[in-house]
Amino acid sequence: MKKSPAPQPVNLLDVARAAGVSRATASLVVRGSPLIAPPTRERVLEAMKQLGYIYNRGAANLRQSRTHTIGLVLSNIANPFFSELTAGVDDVNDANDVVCFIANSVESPERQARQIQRLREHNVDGVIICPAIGSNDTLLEDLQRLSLPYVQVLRHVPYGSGDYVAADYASGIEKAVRHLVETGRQKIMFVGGMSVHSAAVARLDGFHRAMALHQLPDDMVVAGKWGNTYDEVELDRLLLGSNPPDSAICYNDIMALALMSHLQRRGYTLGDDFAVIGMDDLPQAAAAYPPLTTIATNPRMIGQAAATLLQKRLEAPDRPTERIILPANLVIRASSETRTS
Amino acid sequence: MKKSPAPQPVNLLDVARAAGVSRATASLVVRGSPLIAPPTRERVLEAMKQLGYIYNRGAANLRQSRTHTIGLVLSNIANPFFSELTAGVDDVNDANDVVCFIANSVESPERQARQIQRLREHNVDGVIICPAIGSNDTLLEDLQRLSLPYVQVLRHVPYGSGDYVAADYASGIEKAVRHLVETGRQKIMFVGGMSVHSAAVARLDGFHRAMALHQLPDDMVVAGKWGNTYDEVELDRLLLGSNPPDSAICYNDIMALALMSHLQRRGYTLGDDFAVIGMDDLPQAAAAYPPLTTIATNPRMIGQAAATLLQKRLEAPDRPTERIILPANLVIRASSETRTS
DNA sequence: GGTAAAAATTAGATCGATCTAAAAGATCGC
DNA sequence: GCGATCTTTTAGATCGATCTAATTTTTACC
Repeated sequence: MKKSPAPQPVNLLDVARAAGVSRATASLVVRGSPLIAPPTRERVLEAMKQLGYIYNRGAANLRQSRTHTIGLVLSNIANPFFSELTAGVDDVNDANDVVCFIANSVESPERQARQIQRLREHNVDGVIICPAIGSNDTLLEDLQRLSLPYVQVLRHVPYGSGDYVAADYASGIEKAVRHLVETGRQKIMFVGGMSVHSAAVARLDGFHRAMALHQLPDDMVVAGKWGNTYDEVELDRLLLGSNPPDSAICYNDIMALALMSHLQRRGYTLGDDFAVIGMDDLPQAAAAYPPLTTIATNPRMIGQAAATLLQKRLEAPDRPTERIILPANLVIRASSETRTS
Repeated sequence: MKKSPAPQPVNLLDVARAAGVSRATASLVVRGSPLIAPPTRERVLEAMKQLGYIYNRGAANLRQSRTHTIGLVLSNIANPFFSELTAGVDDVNDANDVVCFIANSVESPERQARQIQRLREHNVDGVIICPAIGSNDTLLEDLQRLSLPYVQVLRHVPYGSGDYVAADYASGIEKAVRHLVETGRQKIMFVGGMSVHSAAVARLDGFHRAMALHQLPDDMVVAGKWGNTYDEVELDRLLLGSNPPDSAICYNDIMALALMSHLQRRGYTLGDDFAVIGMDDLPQAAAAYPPLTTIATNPRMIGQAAATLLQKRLEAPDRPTERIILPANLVIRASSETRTS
């Protein structure tokens, strides 16, 4: 079999010539313009098929203001929470004929800045971004300087403005506290206290407010690290103290599962001796033993909302900024079953 | 504050004029060519900074054969295994100044074909693809037709050829069987038997071969579904049968964790009454209770290898195809501890 | 049949870079 | 001082589409 020679690509002009029309007409056909008479359209489409034409969107982008391309900059792709979110973004993009660049800042503002610059050079229409820990206003300044429309997800930079989508962490935690109180728990601790970014602060604040609401002491907080581990020494100190906790609300499901494992190693019977509540409702929460009660933050829905919001922003750059806070509902499972059950 | 007028973008010609050189010279400077005399380079760089020039890679792509863009088409982004893989791809891309489109086929060959077409239109240099269940040779034909270099990861289409990266499932399972035998298990079942794609077949084959090697019966196979659930009825039938299994090797960690939960509900003490081994070594395997013994398939490394291989292919399109099979090692944890411990 | 209005098509400029091939400038030996 | 060589810079064509403004064709109506 002979190798085909230089397979030089077919362009619109070739198609136009084959169909006996002008380049402009062929262009209108590929874009599905209603201006073209049906018979002509047919002829052009036929020529396209014959020649194996492939639309060169890159060339089109040079003339148009939109590229049908967005960037998704996440602080840690490897986190399952973010993969659900990514899937949500992809759902909306697929429906809108948009493709999505993905970039992983790994919680490094420098890498994040580099990625944004790169995305800008590739002419993305806008970005969805979960700011890396340590991001500050220079992030938004960079975006402004690059005139890059953006939607922040989950976290926002301090004092930042602009479109934003997140879950209602505080009210989710309030529901969790109420549930614990209703099932007879009084000594509730929070595992994974941090103030590294807005989402962490929101959770901790939510905990303090909810505890105050129920007039319970809110001083049992175990520090978290990296969003997936907590201070084990501090936890053990509380567990072995004179007034140990009888339940815990965790920063996220990852920590909650680690905590469950920790407690089980120490002989606790979960749901009975001790109630554990996580956050996010990752698939693994339902599959754990015992199944984990958790505050569902709906990452997929957040992704969908962010992608939709970004498209709205692109269509109407001057619309007022929008901050979407999606409800966070409590999913009750065995890890927090009432003691009397 | 007055809104700035039409912020019309600065292009290379503007930069060139400001620096008192030609467009061609400015172009050589942005590309870091050594042809330019240092003082001239300085002048141009200074002008770029002054004017806030942003390189338009999209325009450059029109003339060049490479766009520094690749596509990553996954069968299910939401799967944590794939997010690790994505992170690995991103590591290599970040180092190579390449950006990556992500697309989720959700195991639908149709959606997959659509996504590939879209990526092609955006002129990606190549794709890394984990073929959706049901993909056949038409996938490779499509890629060929679009003259799109590709690397398959984890799975390959039947009879397919071309670059490929995966883990050594069979030898991983062999190690798992040997470990179980050495710790006194004889009645080993496989949970998650499927033949929907090459990776599933490879695991099942590996199980049968390993069992034959140890002259053990290999007839206990529980069917899997979707890569994350198994046939619970069939499992219970085996557990309650006359010759119940004493251990299980699972298709992946997700199923293994579900199985652990299942067995714990039924009163088994894991690691003692029953040994469970998973596959992949997701972070959650180590965090489970008891910690899960698993066959580490190193998704991040697979992603890195695939991205590296794709770059090699792009640099030398005629190099012989390569099939990289990364080792899969057994990570022993408490879920398969010896009975006598 | 003639003309106005509507529909369909098109020529040519344009987006912002790269590439080729050649020109201009600097350096050197003798 | 002069050609040869090396270094540095550049003009102009080009990639493959879209866009504007105009032209051509068709339809409608009296």
